[in-house]
Amino acid sequence: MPPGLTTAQALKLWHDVNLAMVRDAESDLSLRQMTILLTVYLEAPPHTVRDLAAKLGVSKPVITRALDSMGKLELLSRRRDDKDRRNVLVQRTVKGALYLERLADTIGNLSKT
Amino acid sequence: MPPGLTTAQALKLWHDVNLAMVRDAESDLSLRQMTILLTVYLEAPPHTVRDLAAKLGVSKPVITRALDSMGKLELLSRRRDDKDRRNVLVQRTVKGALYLERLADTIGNLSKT
DNA sequence: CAAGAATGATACGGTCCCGTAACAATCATC
DNA sequence: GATGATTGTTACGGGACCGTATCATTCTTG
Repeated sequence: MPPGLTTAQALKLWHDVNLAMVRDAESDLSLRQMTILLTVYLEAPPHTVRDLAAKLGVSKPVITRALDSMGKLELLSRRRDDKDRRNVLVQRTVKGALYLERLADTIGNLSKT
Repeated sequence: MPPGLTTAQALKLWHDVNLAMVRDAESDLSLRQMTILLTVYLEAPPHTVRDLAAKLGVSKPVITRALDSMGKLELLSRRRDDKDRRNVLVQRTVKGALYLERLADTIGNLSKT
């Protein structure tokens, strides 16, 4: 529960982290993709396409396509739900966890300056 | 100079702000565009295409195109440099300042939770 | 003033994401 | 078991961004 950042601190932090991501040229995730990834890793499972679409306020094809592209990158994986085979369960991966760990380090370090 | 955020705090903050931007469906700036905008508003002028390209580690056409699209949105404006008419000076606008002010509020508020 | 360097813009072909509308598979209900 | 609802996926046309190469304009240097 940190104290709220001041306006100047908030913008500087946002700038610094964004700049680090641009220069890395490896975090080529779109805003929506990044949000999906973080939601899956931070909130409790299960995560279905429908739930994610509702949470983000976007259409289902947006989620499907994001899962396609992030699945290729192995940042997330899909599995059919055996209880209800209409559902798809979105699951975490080792690569995804490492990716977010690295992101957290970047944010954490830059928030100190 | 706030204390560095913990890993969990950093990711939660990043998630919350990203989620707010996705749901707003108005912050449709790419990562590079956002970084350019913040650089122009946070760092001291003058800002030329060449300087911005070097700072972000991208090619000049990337900057030119970003200035085109953000110029249409009136988040930034361009002016020729009278001292050296090869240069283009990137300048702030009222709309851009309001946009970032709103962004800072979002970040600041979410960093409190 | 002529030749070269520097700056920003443009052209081209390609890739990715978008929104909408249809679709196949699975479940629920009667 | 047939009908309708639900879930996720695919199809299609369109728009935005990318990287590279090339260009016009302006300055610098001999």
